[in-house]
Amino acid sequence: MEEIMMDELEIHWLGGLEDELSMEELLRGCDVPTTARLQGRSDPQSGASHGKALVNELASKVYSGPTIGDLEGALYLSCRNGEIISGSTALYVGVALPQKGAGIGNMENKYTLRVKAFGNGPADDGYKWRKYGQKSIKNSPNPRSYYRCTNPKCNAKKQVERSGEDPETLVITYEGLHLHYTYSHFLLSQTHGFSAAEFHATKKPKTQSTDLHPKVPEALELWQMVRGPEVGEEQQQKSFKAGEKQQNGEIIHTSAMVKEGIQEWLIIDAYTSQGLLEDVVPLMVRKPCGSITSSDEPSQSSQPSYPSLSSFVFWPSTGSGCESVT
DNA sequence: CGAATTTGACCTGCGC
DNA sequence: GCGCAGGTCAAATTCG
Repeated sequence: MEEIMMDELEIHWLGGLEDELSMEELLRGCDVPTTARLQGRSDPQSGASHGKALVNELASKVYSGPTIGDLEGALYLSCRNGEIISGSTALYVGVALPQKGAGIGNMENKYTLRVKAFGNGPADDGYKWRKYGQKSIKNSPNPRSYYRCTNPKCNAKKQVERSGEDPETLVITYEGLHLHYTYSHFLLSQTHGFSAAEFHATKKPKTQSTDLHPKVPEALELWQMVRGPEVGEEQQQKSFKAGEKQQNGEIIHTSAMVKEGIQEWLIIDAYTSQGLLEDVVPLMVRKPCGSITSSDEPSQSSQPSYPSLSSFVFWPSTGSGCESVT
């Protein structure tokens, strides 16, 4: 699928933000400490240039690897092996992008998902949405619902309607980008008994190792949270270094990563914690065996089902499908 | 009582 | 310019 052009991406993001909101301002709306968002940067800049630098950094890091095609392929790989469906309410069906244009900047940050909903509706996608309208659509038996991200500085929207061909299939059109954390990320910290701020305060000083990807320390921490202290840091670093070598210095290369399993997943999560990859493929899609929601309507924004440790789900390279690490 | 949802009205873009 | 269809607004209503 398309490769994402970094310059186009940055321009589009900045251009799409009303009042020229900086990334920092958007992120601030999530009550997450700045240090939680900025990783691997030892010499923070200030002012507007800092915000732009941050956009540059995030865009270059996040979109240097995963494309929707990568993820789609990986998800199909995971789903088709037949292990992930049990207990799930939503099955990823497909991602459709506008045909026109190659880069994200040409497609107005808009894409459509088709999600198979089993009775209770789709899983929560990790964001909190507020419904602001519903409209009957011509030649469609089902109304279309309009949702907006509840973050006041986020202009992400989505439209949800049931497929006329298959009422069990929800057609979800996402528009715009979330430039903030998902709620599942917050719970990740909270469920470990401390706030996000405390979580990051407990971090060891980052060593700017030259032979590790800047995200590796964070991924290692996530790994340690998942696996506990029995996994030695030295062993972990060996694993990550090996992965890095495999990727020829470019760790983020999603189709391979998902197949490789937990190490790569952790790196994905390190990026998705920035709330950016999720704009391309929401949590529900990245985590097709996700939480069960109970409403017949697609949004449960008033009572979002934030699965505890929902981010800690990964797709093993072989065999047993999704696994929740709690 | 505050927040979220519902729903009719209004706005906007597009084709004729 | 007109009508249609999709998208958004906002007051009323519902919910927790």
